[in-house]
Amino acid sequence: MTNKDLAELIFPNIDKTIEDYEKMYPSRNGRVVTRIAPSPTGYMHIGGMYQSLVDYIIAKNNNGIFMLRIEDTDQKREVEEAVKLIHEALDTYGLHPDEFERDGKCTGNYGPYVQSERKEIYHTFIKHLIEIGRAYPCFCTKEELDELRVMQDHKKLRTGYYGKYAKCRNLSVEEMINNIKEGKPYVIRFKSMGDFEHKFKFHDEVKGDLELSENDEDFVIMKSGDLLPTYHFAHLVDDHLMRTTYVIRGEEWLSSAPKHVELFNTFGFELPKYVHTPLIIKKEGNSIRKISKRKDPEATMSYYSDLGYPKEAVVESLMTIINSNYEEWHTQNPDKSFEEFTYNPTKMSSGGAYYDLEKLNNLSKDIISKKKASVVCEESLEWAKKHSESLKEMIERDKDYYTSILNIEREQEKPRKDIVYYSMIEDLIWYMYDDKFKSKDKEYEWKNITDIDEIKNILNTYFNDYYDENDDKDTWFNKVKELCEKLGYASNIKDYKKEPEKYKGNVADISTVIRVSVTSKSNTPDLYEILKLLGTERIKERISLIK
RNA sequence: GCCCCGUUGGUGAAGCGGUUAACACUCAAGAUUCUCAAUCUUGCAUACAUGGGUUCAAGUCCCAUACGGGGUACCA
Repeated sequence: MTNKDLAELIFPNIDKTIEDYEKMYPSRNGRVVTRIAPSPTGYMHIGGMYQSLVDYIIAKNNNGIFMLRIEDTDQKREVEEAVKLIHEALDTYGLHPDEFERDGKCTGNYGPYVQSERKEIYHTFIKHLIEIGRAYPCFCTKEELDELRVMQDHKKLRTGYYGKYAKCRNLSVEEMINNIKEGKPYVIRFKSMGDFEHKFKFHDEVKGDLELSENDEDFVIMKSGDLLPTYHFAHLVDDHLMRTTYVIRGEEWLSSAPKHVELFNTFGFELPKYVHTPLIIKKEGNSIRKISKRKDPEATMSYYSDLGYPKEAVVESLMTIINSNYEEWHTQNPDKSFEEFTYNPTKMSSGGAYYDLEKLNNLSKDIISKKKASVVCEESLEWAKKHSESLKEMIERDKDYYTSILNIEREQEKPRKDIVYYSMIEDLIWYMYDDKFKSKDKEYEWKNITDIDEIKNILNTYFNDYYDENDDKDTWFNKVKELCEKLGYASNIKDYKKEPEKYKGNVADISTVIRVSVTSKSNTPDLYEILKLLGTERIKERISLIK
């Protein structure tokens, strides 16, 4: 009885060899290849998006290939729609993979790109490992393993299946074969030759040169039941065969890197470059923690589309935590796309990446303010079609009017920045719509002047004797000043501050009365523009509503 | 428990042996032909976790301690 017999017993139907696969998936001649490898467990997570962005940008920087591989080896956690959601998320943010599999069809020659479809490939590699005596079936039950862990814990030892604790590694081939024939359930473990006391140099693109202990654990490479490989083994086979050159993954993987190194070395495969990215963290009170899907709504990508953030804002905010010098680069190169930015892994923050919604909001405001009104119109309409019937109706009623409202204080060197995301537009401009202005349960936000007779006096005098919708802005404001003088208000704030007792108030008070009377709000964009858009007729109607 | 990684002002962060320790935000004061969450100007900080080393010189290198994070699965 030899290892070969054992391998044959476990994998009787595997007749391909590793060489067959090497030929099937030839070298890509030095071309840079990155890959995003999400597990289909639900909505796309912000960490996944961040990861994808790094993959994407490394590929773009090097004229390389960006792949999407679905890691569905944990079928217990799988969620039906998740694969579709992953594609959608990548699509909406413009991160189109060069190679992927969708609805059973592969784009690219290195597929399948779904792990559950690669079983035969994994089995070929495992079979080889068994043949050369570097993998073996383990019959330990869950209870036995728990016991082992408790014992190790108790003795303050390193927990795990290694060295003398890896008892199945010492079973004879005969015993293994008998156990299998008896139908005992088993997993396949890798037989490690590493020495934990021995350190080796490991280069991580983010953290630099590290010294890690060699792996000595006989970790599981194939699960019982579904016979799928664990992550560690799938990583070896897939990233080797797909000729991945950069493995970009979260920092939580750093501690298992020694396992991967031993695996690659055992097969004599070239190690890819590793980019262990910092985790996205969040502050909660005094504690810092990983951002979590369950606790933090902003951890899920749908949060951003629901509120209506422009997609560039989301990408920008992620880019700023990917490389701290991104913002500076972007202000210097405002017209360039993020794809042109040269990513530098050593510039990633070494602790956690702090994801800040306030930062996103600032970026978003800025980005929206720089868009043309017509673009904001179209994008907000697109959002409204999915999320807000009432905004959709407002826009479609009269697109030109809506666009003109958005255009107030926009086409100027420093445009007004008040829209953070599209869902807030309605709250910002509702008063420009007569039906909403009349029906809204609104409060007039009068400030210094609250006496209703005085208010009416100001408004009547102004709109009857001074206001002319054809005036240009300077003339318009000069007339407001004239009104002030006529009614005993200071037309100049400095004069007022010098001798406040001489006046009833000043030009700011008068402007506020006009503003509140037609919008009900004390704080709005440029008053001249608003009056002009409303037009004399509608203004008069609105004034008549004041009681 | 054990193994990794990290710790610079209120916040995010530059700096990688010699700097007045950048920059941005927050905050405060002021400014503006009207309001403002917009814009501009000025200002604010008992910031290099602690203790030891190495060095002419240390956020910057080394060692300990504390604190934080990650890992320690037939999860990825």
